[in-house]
Amino acid sequence: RSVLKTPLKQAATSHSVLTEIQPDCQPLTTPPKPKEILPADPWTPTSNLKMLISAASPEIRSREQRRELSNNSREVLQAKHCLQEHLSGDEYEKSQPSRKEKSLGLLCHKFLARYPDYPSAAENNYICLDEVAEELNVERRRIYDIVNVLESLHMVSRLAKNRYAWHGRHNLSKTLQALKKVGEENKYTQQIQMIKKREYEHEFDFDGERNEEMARSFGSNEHSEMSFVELPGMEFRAASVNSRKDKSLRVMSQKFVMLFLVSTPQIVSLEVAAKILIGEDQLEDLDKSKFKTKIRRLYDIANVLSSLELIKKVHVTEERGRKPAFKWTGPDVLPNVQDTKLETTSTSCPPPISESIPSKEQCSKNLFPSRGKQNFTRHPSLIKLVKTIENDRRKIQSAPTSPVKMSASTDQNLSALPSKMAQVPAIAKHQLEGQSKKAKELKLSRSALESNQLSPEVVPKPETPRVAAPSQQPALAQPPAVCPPSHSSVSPVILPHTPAGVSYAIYLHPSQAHTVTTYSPSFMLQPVPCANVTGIKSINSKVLNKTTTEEGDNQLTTDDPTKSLTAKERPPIKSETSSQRCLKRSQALQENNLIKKYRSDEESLDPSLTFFPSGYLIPLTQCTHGNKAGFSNKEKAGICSLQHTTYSSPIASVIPVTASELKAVNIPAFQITPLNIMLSPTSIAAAPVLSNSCLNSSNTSSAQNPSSSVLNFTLQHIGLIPAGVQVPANPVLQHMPVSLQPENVSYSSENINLQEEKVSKNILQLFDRDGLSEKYSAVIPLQQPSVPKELQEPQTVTENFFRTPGGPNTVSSLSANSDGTDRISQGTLYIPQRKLEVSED
DNA sequence: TGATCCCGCCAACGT
DNA sequence: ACGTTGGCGGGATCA
Repeated sequence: RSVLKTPLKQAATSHSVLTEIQPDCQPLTTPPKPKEILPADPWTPTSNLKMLISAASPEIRSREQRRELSNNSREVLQAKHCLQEHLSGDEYEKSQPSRKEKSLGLLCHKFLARYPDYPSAAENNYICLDEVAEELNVERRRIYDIVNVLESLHMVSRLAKNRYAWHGRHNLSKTLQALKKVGEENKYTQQIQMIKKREYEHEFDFDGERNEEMARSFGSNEHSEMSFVELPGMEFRAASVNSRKDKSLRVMSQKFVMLFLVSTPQIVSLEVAAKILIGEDQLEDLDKSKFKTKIRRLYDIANVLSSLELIKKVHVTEERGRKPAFKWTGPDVLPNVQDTKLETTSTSCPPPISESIPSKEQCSKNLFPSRGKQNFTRHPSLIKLVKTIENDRRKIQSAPTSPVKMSASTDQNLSALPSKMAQVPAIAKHQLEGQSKKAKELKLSRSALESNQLSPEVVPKPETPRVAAPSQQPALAQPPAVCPPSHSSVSPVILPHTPAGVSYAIYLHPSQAHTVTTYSPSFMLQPVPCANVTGIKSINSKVLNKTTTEEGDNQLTTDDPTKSLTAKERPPIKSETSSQRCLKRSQALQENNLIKKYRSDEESLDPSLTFFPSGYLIPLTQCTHGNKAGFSNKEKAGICSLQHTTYSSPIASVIPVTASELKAVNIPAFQITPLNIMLSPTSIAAAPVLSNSCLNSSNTSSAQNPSSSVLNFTLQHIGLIPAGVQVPANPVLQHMPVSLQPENVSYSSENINLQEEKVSKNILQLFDRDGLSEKYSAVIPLQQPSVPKELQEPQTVTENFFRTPGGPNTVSSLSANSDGTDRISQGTLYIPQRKLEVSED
């Protein structure tokens, strides 16, 4: 898989050559910066100013204000800072915009300033990339960076080429819930711990030992499969969809967010994040260059997330020294809940009025979000299906394409909206099950392994609030079922003593709490007072930094000596050293290559590292409930649906499938909800866990409406579903005018069924996107009978259960429970144990 | 210096 | 064949 990425490029040589070749540019060195803007930039003279101004522009402000009211006001402040700096600064950069000015963070702020956090349904916010790029005066490439991250949060969705729809934060809470869930399922918590542990042990060197350990620790099997899965997936994907899209920034962004959501302190260091991400997707090769690249990407993502104020940069001081890290400052993720209300609340204020409606839109839009595909698809049959679906989807998407550019900068493009005709807004999801077994097994194994790590103590406590087990517990909870068994055995292995680690002495194993302690017993968390926004941070930082820093220091003081000592003392600082080495190596291109190869070999041997498939997770949508379940997991199919509430409908109907079919492909359930959210196929695949509890798949609802027949017909016609299959219809399908109420937001309940393995889910959107949203909302029927999810469980599910011993059910349920409580106190408790210092920049 | 991360080549994808 | 996306990593800046 490694190959997947630009294979060609890999050749270092090629790179260098290329660069050199470049015409104008100077040789290797980066193109002359100086020249750039000035000359090139039409706006140049004032470009900077313009930028700033734009940020400050009234229009923008007004928009911003909205947000600000709710949450932030920082942007402005930041902008001001920027200005000030400029002013104060000599000529400033205006002549040349300083790097900061060009920072992704700042750019992102500008970008965000253009759109309301909670767009109303009415105003459709279309985003035309070209336009935006032009207005912001940046290359399109940069816009992609922003959009990709936003997409990972479902704040935007791609409509067509060059066109995206802005959803703002409507879906954010759900997305976060889903991400959290997936993160839990993936056991990120444990992974984090492991990594930390390792670090202590031997830092960076990537010698075989470590790898081995990791592999083992992680559970070899799992990884292997994962990796396997991906590859194939990739392959097809490539054909069908773009492999890479799903792959990286988007996925990375989601994973990164997951790390925050599952971490107790909610502080994640780049290093750890990079390692986990690397490990996941691919094996981990410690290859330094790879690591470095990952870090670069993480900075990109972090800048955007910071602009969104979801995270903020801090420094964690450990024994080893300070490490750059980010602290989650976004809304707390609630458990899974279905409550719609929560959603809104969480972030900031609920938007005024109309908002409810929008949600729907978004939902629908979201549905498709991904192009991603499913990660895993393996079966040919599945693949085909997927492709077909994708194609359809594309067509659909593409159709609307006509990008209308709205010139106006801020404007909202309302005018632009094309009216559409309503269509049948039906969205169908398919969930296919691949073979989940593997995943499950893997997971199990994994879990076992992990469990080991966990301290025994911890284990027992199931879901107890994290509080009890501070740090990393969350994860623990989940696996209750799973954990117990294995951990004992493994643990020894994992445990601590590492040779390298010796110096470090103490550490515990990762298991939760201890873990914390472990490393650095001395961490202290400092709440950071100020929040900087990322992008700008630099700016602010100047001012603020000192302060903060000092504070940090002071606090640390106590610790400091220690840590400093420790760091220094340790002669053998592996981490650093190793890292350096790595760098050097990297420099030597050849070497790298060799290494990579080497690694790859190793990897191949042990594919295991990867836990999950990396899939882009889904959109959840507003719709609600879906959250948890669906998205997540690959394996699991979690279906969790959510239920929720209000409108949930029994939508989930099951498609009757013959057993054989199921086996072959799991298509457990077919759900159609207008609102549904869909999971991207990808998403599904991703989740490893098996939770089934949620699954509901199937079945159920049997009642079919007339509409159902239509639907079925349609689907079949389209080819989405096999002829024989029928999908129950929801009332929803029928267009019923409904008044939307805010709460309605969560309309449909969706049930999401995920099937294990990933399956691909396919969703169709029948209506046209552009127009839909509005209509959509109108259409949606309120009443849908709610069906308890639990009730519905398809046969398929059952099978799954079997497969997975670990018990999906438990997991999900647990997680849910845990979630609720978690966050609150954890931090507090936690603090003492670990000493972390967090300082802002 | 190390941390941060801009810049833009160029591959993969789409049309 | 060309346009859009976006992986990737050199090496400039910042701190």
